Amino acid sequence: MDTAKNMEGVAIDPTTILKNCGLKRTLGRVKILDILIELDRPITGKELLNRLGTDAVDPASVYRTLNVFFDLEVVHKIEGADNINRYALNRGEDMHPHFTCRTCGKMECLTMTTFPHIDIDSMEEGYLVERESISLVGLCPRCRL
Amino acid sequence: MDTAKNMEGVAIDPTTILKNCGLKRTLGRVKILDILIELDRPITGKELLNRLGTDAVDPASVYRTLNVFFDLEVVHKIEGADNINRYALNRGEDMHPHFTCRTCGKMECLTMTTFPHIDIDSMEEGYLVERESISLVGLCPRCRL
DNA sequence: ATTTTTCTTGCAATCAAGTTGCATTTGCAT
DNA sequence: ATGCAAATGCAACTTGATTGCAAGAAAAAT
Ligand SMILES: [Mn+2]
Ligand SMILES: [Mn+2]
Ligand SMILES: [Zn+2]
Ligand SMILES: [Zn+2]
Repeated sequence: MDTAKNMEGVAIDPTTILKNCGLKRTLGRVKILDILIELDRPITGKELLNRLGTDAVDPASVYRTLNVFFDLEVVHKIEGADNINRYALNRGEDMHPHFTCRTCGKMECLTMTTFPHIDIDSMEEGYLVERESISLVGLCPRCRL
Repeated sequence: MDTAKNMEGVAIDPTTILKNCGLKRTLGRVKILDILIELDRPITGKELLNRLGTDAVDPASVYRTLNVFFDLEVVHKIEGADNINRYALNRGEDMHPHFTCRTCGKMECLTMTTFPHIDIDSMEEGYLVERESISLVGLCPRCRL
């Protein structure tokens, strides 16, 4: 039995992931998952397309695939401060802030940073908060020089 | 002398604002400021255009104006969870989270909610954090019914 | 008050991220 | 092997936003 807290041992290979959520194992999906599994930070559709290279999967299919993955919680979708969506494999981590470098555009997961409590008591009654996110923007070490 | 903490008494009329930042007083800018001054929540370029009505200012001019205002810190720009920028008059408030209703798309400033401290010590050395934002998404009382 | 200079606008074209309709192809269960 | 549901490629389209450029309006200079 694997809980969200104990997924280290879970085999995360494309075939298993696709089987587990009842999706057909297509070449495009496998290639996309290969990239996302390899990577430890959220990337844009554009970067994903670049990494897929010239033997490309069609952009429409890539975006469609990412949406399917997101709906099935295979990936996280993070809205960037630059209004571009980024996607990362859902490894069952706790909620965490994200940092984006305004120069190179790379986003990083701050998985080690405790997600602070947000006091919503002061909001008017009647609101339903379904999702919250914290986004930091600045310069990464490389771009800071 | 007016500090950011003590702006209540500051006259916030379009003419003064424009003069203070050395911008020409044009009809479009005045109309835009009228709307932003009246309103207490961030709105999209689209909503701003709608409010300007048929005697419209050109969309290009509206977006250009918003960018100019943002650069001069006349307005805040908030990136929404829906990847659409929203703008609100800069009244010198403290930093605060924003709530967006996923149904009606209205964004609200949670000015009464204390902005939690984000522990960035656990980030690798060498990062420069210039900006941070907190975004809540859910349903507003009206859309919750 | 007129001229001159500088800034701003409108318009149309353009861009980028992402979506959609539809014919064709592919994975997979039988 | 066969058949059907699901997925893809392609092209067209949507939306938020930006840009080049000629024409127009403000402010400054005379
Ligand atoms: Mn993350
Ligand atoms: Mn605000
Ligand atoms: Zn960088
Ligand atoms: Zn609502």
